[in-house]
This record gives sequence, C-alpha cells and structure tokens, in this order.
Amino acid sequence: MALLTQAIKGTQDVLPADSHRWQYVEKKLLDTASLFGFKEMRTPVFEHTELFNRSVGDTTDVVQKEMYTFNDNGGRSISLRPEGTAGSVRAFLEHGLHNEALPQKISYVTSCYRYEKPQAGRLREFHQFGIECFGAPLATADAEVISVAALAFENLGIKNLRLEINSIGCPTCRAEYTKALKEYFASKQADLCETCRGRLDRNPMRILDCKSPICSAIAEEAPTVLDYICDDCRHHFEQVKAHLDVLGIEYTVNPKIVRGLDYYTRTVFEFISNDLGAQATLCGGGRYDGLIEQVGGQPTCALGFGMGLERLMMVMEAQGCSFPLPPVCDVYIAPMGEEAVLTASMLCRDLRAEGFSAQTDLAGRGLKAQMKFANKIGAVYTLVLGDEEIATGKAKLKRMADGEQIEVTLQGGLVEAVYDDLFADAFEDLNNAVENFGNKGEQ
RNA sequence: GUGGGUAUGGCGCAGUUGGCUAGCGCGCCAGAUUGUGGCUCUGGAGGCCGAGGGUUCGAGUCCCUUUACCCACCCCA
Repeated sequence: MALLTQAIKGTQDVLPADSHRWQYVEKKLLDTASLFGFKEMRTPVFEHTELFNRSVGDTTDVVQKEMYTFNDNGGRSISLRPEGTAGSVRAFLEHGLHNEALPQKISYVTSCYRYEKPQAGRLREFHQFGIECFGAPLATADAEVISVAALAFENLGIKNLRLEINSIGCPTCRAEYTKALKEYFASKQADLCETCRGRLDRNPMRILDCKSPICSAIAEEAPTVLDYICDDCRHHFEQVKAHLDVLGIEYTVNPKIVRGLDYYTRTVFEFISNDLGAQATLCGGGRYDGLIEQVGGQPTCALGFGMGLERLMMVMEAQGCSFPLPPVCDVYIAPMGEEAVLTASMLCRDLRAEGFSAQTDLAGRGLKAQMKFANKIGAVYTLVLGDEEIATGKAKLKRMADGEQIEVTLQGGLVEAVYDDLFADAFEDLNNAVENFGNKGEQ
C-alpha cells in the first residue's frame, strides 16, 4: 500500500460507522466524573519538553526514548504529551487554580503519544480519560477518585474487573523500604534474571512485578512495603480501605503494585480486566503529593488516574456492551421530478428548523433506490414527493418500522405529523417504562 | 530492541505438488416490481494477488530483499 494512503504506524481512524461509540463513551465518562464535581479541562497536545522531563523524570531513559520530541521553528524543544497529568499540573499552576476553592477537581479526555511498538491495546496515538484532584489530603479523596472509576465502569456496563490497591508510603518510609528490598535481593542476586540484576540498583521495586518464574518466586518472600510504611501512611491507607468498604467497592491489596516514578506517594491502584491480552490494565492511578512541588509550585497534594479508552472499548466489545446509536435521520424525502426536488429541499429545511434530522436525494436516483437508501441509513420516516403530491399539497408519510402510512399536508403539516407521531411513540415508551418499573426489582 | 504470524477487489476469505481468462461470501450499483425499503432472483462495476528483484516456456503459488500490519517479549509515565 502506498505511503500516501496509509495511516502512520500505531494510529487508527475512527470511521463514521464507529464515531458514535466514542461519543457515547466519552460523554458517559465525563458525565460520571461531573457527578463528583469534576470539571473538564482542555490543554494543548504539546508542551515544553522540559515539563515532561520535570514531571515524568529525565532519569528514566525509556521515558526519553518513547516521547515524540522535536524542535519547532523557533528552536524550542517541544514534546507531544505522553500522558495527561503533566499538562493538567502545568495549567493548574499557570492559571493559579490553587487560589480557587480547593480541592480543584478536573477531568479530561485527550489523545496521548508514545513511541512504542504497537500491539493489542497499545497504540502510538491513544486516548485517555483522566481526572485529577488537587489540594485534597484526606483518604476520602483517594476513595472518591477510585469510586469515580468504579462508577464509570459500572455506568458503561463493564464487568469482570478487579481493583488492586497498595500504598507505597511517603518518600521517607519508602527510602527505608527500598533499602531493605535491596538488601534482600542482593542476597539472591545470583538467581535473579539478567534484567532484574540490572534493576537491583536502579529500581529494586520493579523486581516485584517481574514475570520470570524465578524472580517472582524470589519476590514472594521479599519484604512487603506495608511492613515498612510509617504510622501516618499506614493510617491513611487504613482510612482508604475503610472508605472503600463502606462504599461497597471490592478490592484486593496487592503489595506488588508499584510505580516507577518518585513523585508517587501513598495510594496506588489499578483496575485490571480479565478480558484483554497482555495489556490488561484499564485504569491506573494514585496519589502524587510530590509532583506539583517538583514542577515548581507550592507543595500541594494531588491524586488522580488515567484510563485508556482503546482498551476500555476493547473490553466493552468483548463483553458485548451496547453502544446506543443515535437516530441519524428522522425523515427522508424522496422527490421525483424537478419541482419536487426543490420542494423537498424546503421541507427538509423546515424539519431541521424544528430540530428533526432530515435528508433528501443528492444522487439523482430512482424511487426504489431512494427507498433502499432510506432503509440503509435508518430513516424513521420517508416521504415520497411527486407531481400529484405537489399538486394536491397532500402526501403520505411512511413509518419505516411497520410500513404505516400517515396522511399529511405539506405546508407545516409534515412537521406537525412528525412531531405528533414521534411524541406518541415517546409517550408509549415512557408508559411501558413506568409499567415495567415495578417488576424490575424481581428480575 | 528480540521473537512468531499475516499480506489476494471496500470488508472477510479460498486458491491444492508452479498451468488463471484469479474465484467465493458480504457490501456497492442496476434490473425483475416503469410511485415505495427489508426477502428472493438476475446482471454489473471494482484486483498490476503489499513492494522490488530472481528462477522458469509460464509465478498468487518457488528463492532473495524490503515494507506494512497483527500477536507476544522488553518496557509501561
């Protein structure tokens, strides 16, 4: 396939047939967050590279290798955002949102970019829903952030997820833990796999989630973070669990959930799906009380999560979740003859002015072909317009679902008829819903 | 970065030890019903068989090179 007609590796198009899925999912997610008071914020796709270096850290070589970084024509080093948090923090500081009522709760749906080798659930351009909560120290906030994700999954009908939580303490207690971990793994150094031997100095916590059977066996016996965290951190973690218990959110404590970055503190959590391939984490988040200071602000506690939309939709697909299809065409008008074409245009205009979606022939096709087209696009009604209808000013509106014909007058009567009939349907649906409501609990 | 798999009309696929005028299903267009969709039947359009090179009388099929996609490892902010 020619380069010209091929999308860039690791990117995807959302085709007209699928766009409603994205619209539906994005709206559900943002709406769910807004129930908790999170308001959407939009930030640029690119930022100064320095921002990401500062937040994500320039020590992690992978991080550097996987960012889309370039110099713009003014000689600035620019990077496409690899995740949503850094931009949010930057905007929070730049616009002095710390002076507004705290906590500030923000949500976003954005595209992110990472130069990685694509595989199932991993693209170079991918989309994230995320929330951030700034200035909330209490464990209540941790639980609230987790419950936003839990409710979002519930609202989308996603099942078969497990929530794993952990606390990685504050910088002080984590230092002690890291030390203990190093000592432990150093004693087993000879048995560790090659990569883990490399991790020993750099990032011993990472050995905990190594997949090699030998390393994971060794990791089984390793000291647990939870044995090393200080009293404050322990109390905080207990409070988070107490909240989750009260909220009825199920979780398991997994002491092996860790984060590679220093700014993370205390709570970390992941929602993991059983219906995905190797990339099974649907949502990852936690508390990062150190980040804002690291980017240059006053010390401000913060927490949040990011959720991969492609993965989310893969799970929904696998579980047969529904993606409601909005009506795309209330009325299709099939004109026959030159005058009818003009009249059809006018009638469409009138319908649209009333908020109904209306379409007419743009291809000069015969009546039968037009009926087929109307059927294909899912038109709720069709109206055939020929010499006779124009002459008498009367026509028949055909309800496609059952073939029922409704007599209408063209001047204004068409709009009224569509109104009346659609509302009749709506009332019927409403009545059914009310009748069924009583039975629902027993099902 | 490492390994495995796959590339054939818009989509999903078949193509047997090289003999093709490259098929099938869905979709698309049209007709049967000349003013009414879904079902059925009939016809039509649409492919340099991922790209480049080689072997051969002859390559979708064999060899080499290359590119892209998929899956997994690595990694995962």
